[in-house]
Amino acid sequence: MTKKELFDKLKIVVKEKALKYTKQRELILRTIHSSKTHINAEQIHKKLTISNKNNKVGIATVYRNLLFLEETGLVLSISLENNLKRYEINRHKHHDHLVCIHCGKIVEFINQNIEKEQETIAKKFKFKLINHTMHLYGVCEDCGKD
Amino acid sequence: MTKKELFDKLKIVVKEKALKYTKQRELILRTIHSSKTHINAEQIHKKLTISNKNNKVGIATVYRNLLFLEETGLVLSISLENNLKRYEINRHKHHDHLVCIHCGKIVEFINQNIEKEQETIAKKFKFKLINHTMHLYGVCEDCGKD
DNA sequence: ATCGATGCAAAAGTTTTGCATATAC
DNA sequence: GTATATGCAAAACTTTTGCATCGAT
Repeated sequence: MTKKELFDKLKIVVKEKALKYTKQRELILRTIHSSKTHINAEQIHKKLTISNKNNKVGIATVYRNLLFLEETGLVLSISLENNLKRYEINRHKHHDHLVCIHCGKIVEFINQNIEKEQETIAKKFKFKLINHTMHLYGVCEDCGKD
Repeated sequence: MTKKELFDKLKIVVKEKALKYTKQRELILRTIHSSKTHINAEQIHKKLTISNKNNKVGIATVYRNLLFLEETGLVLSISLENNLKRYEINRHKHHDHLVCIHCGKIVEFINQNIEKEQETIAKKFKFKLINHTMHLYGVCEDCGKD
């Protein structure tokens, strides 16, 4: 998804809710989009503080917008073992995460067999499945060389 | 696993490391063991404060011992979407979690097909798998009745 | 002009740390 | 007796909230 497409989506969501399209919202969304890794609130704030010396974004605004962006479905969050929420753009392709415990690298993947089994499990326990998270923790090829 | 077996394990671990077997350690472990649900630090502290009016356990001791107990492998922690670590006794039977988003009920399950697929995925991305978490979020039968 | 959004600072919530004292060994 | 563990309080860290002001519409 290009930045333009993403910002257009934001514009639509904002208009639908009769809210306002602000520079800060765009900047926060842009930062998540540009980030190679899944990024957290503090990292977003830091990046914006460094790159936008004259046009500050407060940490409260970052938190408020992360909640907003997640509510609207534009971004997704994951909670890894260390208990810090990290954010990513919602590309509407469901996926799970493979996390390197050494370097923090995150690889996204999807496996249809697992998805099917999850439905089976939910049915067995009579749960109506809403969503799920799966995080595989390991050591990536690079880190495993040492 | 009975309380006695669990406390015996704690005794062994403590002896091996030349540490001390304290009343507080036992109380914290006992509280996790007795808890029907996966319990967090604050809940453990609250329970001990109520039941042990004359023999207090400080919140710092709770946190220090949770780290210790997790390190030794006697307990496991899970981080759910809300970003609060919850603890359970390690029964050495790996399992995953089905969580009701209404009432918070947690059901444990294991599925060998998923375990196998996870190994396949790790191999594909050249990760050496250390562990994993899978949380299915949904609405349980009781809550779904409304 | 209006009403939501922002920045700041204060507050709230969670976890960690320093230190004097207590306690297991 | 010695070294670890504890309780307390303070500090550190993360997230939320109140409020005056700004800015998008």
